[in-house]
Amino acid sequence: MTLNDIAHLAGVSKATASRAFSNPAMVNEATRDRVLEVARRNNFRPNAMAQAVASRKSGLIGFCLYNKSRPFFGHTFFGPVLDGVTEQAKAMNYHVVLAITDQMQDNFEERFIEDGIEGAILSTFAPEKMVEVFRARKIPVVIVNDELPAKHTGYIIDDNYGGAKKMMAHLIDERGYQSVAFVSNRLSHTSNMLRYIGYLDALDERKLQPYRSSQLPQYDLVGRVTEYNRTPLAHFGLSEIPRRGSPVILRDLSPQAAFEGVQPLLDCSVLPRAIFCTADSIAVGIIKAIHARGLCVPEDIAVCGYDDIEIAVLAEPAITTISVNRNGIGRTAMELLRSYIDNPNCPSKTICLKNQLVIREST
Amino acid sequence: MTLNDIAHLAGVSKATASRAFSNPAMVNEATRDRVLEVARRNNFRPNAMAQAVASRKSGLIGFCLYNKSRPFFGHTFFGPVLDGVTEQAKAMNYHVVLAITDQMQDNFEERFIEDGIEGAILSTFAPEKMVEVFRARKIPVVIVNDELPAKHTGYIIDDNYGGAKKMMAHLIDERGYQSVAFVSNRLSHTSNMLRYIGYLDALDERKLQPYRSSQLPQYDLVGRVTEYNRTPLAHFGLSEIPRRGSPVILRDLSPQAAFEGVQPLLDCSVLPRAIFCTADSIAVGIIKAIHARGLCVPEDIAVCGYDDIEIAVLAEPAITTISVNRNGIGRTAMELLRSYIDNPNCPSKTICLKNQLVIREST
DNA sequence: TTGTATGCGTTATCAT
DNA sequence: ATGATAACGCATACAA
Repeated sequence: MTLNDIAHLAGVSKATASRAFSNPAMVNEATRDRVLEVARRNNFRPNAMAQAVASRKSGLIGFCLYNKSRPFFGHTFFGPVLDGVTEQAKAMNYHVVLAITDQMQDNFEERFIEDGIEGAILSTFAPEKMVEVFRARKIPVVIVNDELPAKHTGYIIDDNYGGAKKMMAHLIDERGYQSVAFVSNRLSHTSNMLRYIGYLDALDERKLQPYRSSQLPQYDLVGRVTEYNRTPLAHFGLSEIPRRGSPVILRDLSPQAAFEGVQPLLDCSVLPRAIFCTADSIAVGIIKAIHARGLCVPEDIAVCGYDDIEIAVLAEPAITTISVNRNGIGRTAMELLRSYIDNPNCPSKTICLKNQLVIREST
Repeated sequence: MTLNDIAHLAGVSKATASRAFSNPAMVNEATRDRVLEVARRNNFRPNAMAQAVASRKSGLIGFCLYNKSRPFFGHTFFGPVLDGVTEQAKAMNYHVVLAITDQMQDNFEERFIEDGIEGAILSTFAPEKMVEVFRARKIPVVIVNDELPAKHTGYIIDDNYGGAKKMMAHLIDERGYQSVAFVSNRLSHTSNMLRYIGYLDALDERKLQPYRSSQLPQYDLVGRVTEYNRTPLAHFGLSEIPRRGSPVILRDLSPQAAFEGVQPLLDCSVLPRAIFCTADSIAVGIIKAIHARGLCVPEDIAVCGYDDIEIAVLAEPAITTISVNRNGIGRTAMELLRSYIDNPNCPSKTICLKNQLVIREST
């Protein structure tokens, strides 16, 4: 069953039949109804591939995920983002095709990725070079959770800086915790970097010092970070990641890494009154470590997380955190991508999504 | 840059240029290298859409998710399954396009879904009618986490029955708990149904009775279930869901629902020694409920979960559970789908994936 | 409003 | 092994 068959059966030309589907307004109502009825009876639906090649529009967008290992879309962040993208894409009559890679190479040179899709959403850690590959093919790109210097490109990012400040305001102003330590995985991640700056600025605004201990390695772990994205820093008039206080830098954001990594901090003679963690999973590990020493959360040490993933509300005590609108990030990414598809020469634009402080028991 | 341009630049015909890409063996090595080199220099890549329409192979498979609401791919089960599908698809040179729906209607009548894709993977709860829609278009279908009577269709399912029996063996034989209660959300879900049967069979094999209390509604909640899939039951010589003991049926599988739903059970004068939950999230809620009554897990009442999602290991106490190979389910689904794409007339086949008992602290 | 003719970028058939 | 040419199924500029 092709358009030709339908046209014959309806007694019209192929062109009219085509219009009945893709441009209904252009065809007489009676004729159109006849065509559509014939199509319905014959269970016909236009071949999307042929439409794509003829109209040079595939109706496809690509969601490209860079991650060293699983989980990919099973990730607590990317899964919900994908949901948002998919929902919004559906509303816009687009379909989402997936691509994942475990290596930082340009191995997206696959079918559909470089020529089929009308636009691409790249996740965190997408190498800048990759953006260029897409741009060279005039494929609009929106980047989630990061901000690069590339032109004509969209960026969707959580308001990490504002979220961190909101949390600090809660810790200091509402709870009265004056000494707040900072624990994170690599500060080279844009998100962590911005949360760290928010943490520092909130302290500065209150004339407080970041928690610091001479028993902790001071610049080592931060200093090891040599390669990172300077674009977001520029918004704060910075060209380097600040090095202040004694931030604890973990090898990854697993609860295990946090449990182990926080031990030196808990060994210090002067403990902080609160610990700001850049992830809920880190908070979980740290709470376990605190409990293991017979201390209480939040009575002895308060702990807060970030992201508001499922475990935050299930943990005991339930974790105070910043709720990141992951679904909204996905939806907005798709919306922005659409605007670049319709108007490829728009200047670069960064959309910063608001988040929400969720106060629970751990602070 | 089209194939034509490359052909001209390389001084060969369009046909030869085409073969250089899609059937390299058919063309002289020197010629081929010349074409490929020209293509490389010009940054050319064949247009996948045109290939698709000409070859009638899109290289696309669809992953269709039925769920009443979010999360869709952000779900703890479907996210990892999608990862498996995507990884395997990548290895087979296929791309995955997504579709979600929040209504149980045939609204997959969208572009690419009904004509573009070479095969479809349908998630749990796919109405049987839907399978017919795909089959009418000769699109092979594999169903994840369920088993229908449709022909020429693949089914991938966790060994729910075996997993439940394994867990019961641990509870009864290793731990000596003779009285085990059963808590689940709707038994009409194939997975829960099979876990319930495994629970009952394990007891029968040991001449034990399922936990029962006259203070609990006996058949109501189970009896309310009138519509469910009888195909999996047939493997056990059953035509109905058994009605034995006093299973507690929750409105959903959230920890909140479990916390509230388990109260009548905890109010009973004779408590069970252990509680078999068909989901980790249920176990979380039940553990909270038990703690709230000043009882200890597992000393007073042991609790086990199922699925082995992230919270299982983070909960306190860490939850004994059955680890379901979600990634493997995805990979296997894609593999099986591929076999149906290559050979559409294969008879229906069900692949039951092994799971693993993970003993932690809650039992 | 409708039809004609051509094009979209490939693959496939059949020669040579 | 290569080339000419016809599909593939649809969109669209132009003419009527």
